[in-house]
Amino acid sequence: MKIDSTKKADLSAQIAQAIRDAIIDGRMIVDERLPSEAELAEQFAVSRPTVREALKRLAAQSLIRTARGAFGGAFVNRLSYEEAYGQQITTSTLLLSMNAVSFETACEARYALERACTALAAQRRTADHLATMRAEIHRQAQPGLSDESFCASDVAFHRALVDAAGNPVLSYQLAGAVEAMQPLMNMITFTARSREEIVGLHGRIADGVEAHDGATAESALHELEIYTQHLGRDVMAARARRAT
Amino acid sequence: MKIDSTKKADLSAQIAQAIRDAIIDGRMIVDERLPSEAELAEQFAVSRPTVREALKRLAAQSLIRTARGAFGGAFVNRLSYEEAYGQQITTSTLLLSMNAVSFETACEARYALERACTALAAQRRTADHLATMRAEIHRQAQPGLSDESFCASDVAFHRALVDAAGNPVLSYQLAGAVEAMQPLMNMITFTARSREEIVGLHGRIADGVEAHDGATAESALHELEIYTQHLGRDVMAARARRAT
DNA sequence: GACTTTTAAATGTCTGACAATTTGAGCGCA
DNA sequence: TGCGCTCAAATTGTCAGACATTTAAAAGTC
Repeated sequence: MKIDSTKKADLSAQIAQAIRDAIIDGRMIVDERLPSEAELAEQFAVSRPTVREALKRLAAQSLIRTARGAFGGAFVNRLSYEEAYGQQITTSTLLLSMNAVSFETACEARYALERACTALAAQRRTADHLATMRAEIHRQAQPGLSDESFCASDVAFHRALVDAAGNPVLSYQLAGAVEAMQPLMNMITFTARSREEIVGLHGRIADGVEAHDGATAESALHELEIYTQHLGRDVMAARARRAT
Repeated sequence: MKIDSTKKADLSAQIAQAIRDAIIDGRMIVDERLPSEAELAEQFAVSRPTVREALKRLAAQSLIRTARGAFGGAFVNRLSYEEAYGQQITTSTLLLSMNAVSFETACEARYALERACTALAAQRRTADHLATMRAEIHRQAQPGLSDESFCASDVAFHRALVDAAGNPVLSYQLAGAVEAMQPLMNMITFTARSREEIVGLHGRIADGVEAHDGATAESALHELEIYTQHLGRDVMAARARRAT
């Protein structure tokens, strides 16, 4: 791992990459302790602050964790699903907000991915998942709910649907797509009429999942996508009118 | 942004979080220049190395970029799809390798997500995408191809399929799932017989996409999933036998 | 033997300095 | 005027050394 050629990148970036490579291709295993900062500094022939910058880069990606005190130090971190969710959400949110991704594109991606889970969810759902979905539907039907709360409940509903597929890798992938959409969804003002429509479709999805009937759930989800796209277009049109 | 309470986290982590928050909720916009390290140090009442550690954390997430020299400094970075791909792949790869995700689970997730794109791909594919898919199929049929090269070509084929859907957000989400699977796929030794089978199914997928026939493509993809799962089970069984 | 104190190792932070790099302004020269 | 050269200023990158803080093991005490 001592490899550190005379390329034209920052030393701290090179060192971070060297350690990252060692972790990714298995030369360092989970919970293994890295040499102390002083030792790393000597190995790479750089100063301690430079090593520290490299370690902070890795810590930002949750590749390592550090502990103070005797027998502390930097350890290879087991990347948990929670940490992976978090990074996925941050990255997805920024990607959408910084690249002027249209509501249409983001919405299409989200529902396409979600449709991928629906059949599995109908097949494997537990009573718990179903109960969560029903509870969120009930919350969404409450009058006087703010738009933000309605959206948050929407996310929770879809999250439960995804989790019902019982595949943590799928849940991880979907978390980013669904949560990153929320800021875009929050731009929509939900009328009583549109809420009613959405709650109805949610109910049909839950019915399909409850009956282990993937086709019904998928078709309701597809209707929901069409309706959401419709709402999105209305918002964009209204915004365009206001701009003139 | 000067908020910096006396919580029990590292100063550099707190500062990184404060700046990250400012970027995420739009108080800092793309290409905006951050104050210099010296100014940030003064604002947050910490030393320059501490500020630098915070900035390196953000740089590791591609949230900022830095330039040396007069009128250099740290700038809010437009997160490109390429950078997002890269982070997604790194995270997904680590998640799979560190959490003992079974071949079955990863495979199911990958094909479920890919199935989400197939209908769109069949609808929107361009001649370019189709040509890429055909070229990879041709490469895969070459005798004497190493297992690694075969897998790489497999990834390229599926990547083209995903890109054919014409939705960059979908491509971004799928990149991680497909590429992270590669190390697991590389464990499989492909016999001439199994390659023939896979190439045949790839051909059927390409046929479906070419004919704008989503149903055909989806059904071929589904067969490919079943066959891949079958190969995976064989490898695991052989490995278990060897272990006894 | 159980509790307390010490000690050593490690990360976290600060200060101050110098090196490298980039841009713009000033200057000279034709 | 217009072109090119040099130089200064600003900023990040790196280094060295020091001190503070935290933690757990080792040593000491009752």
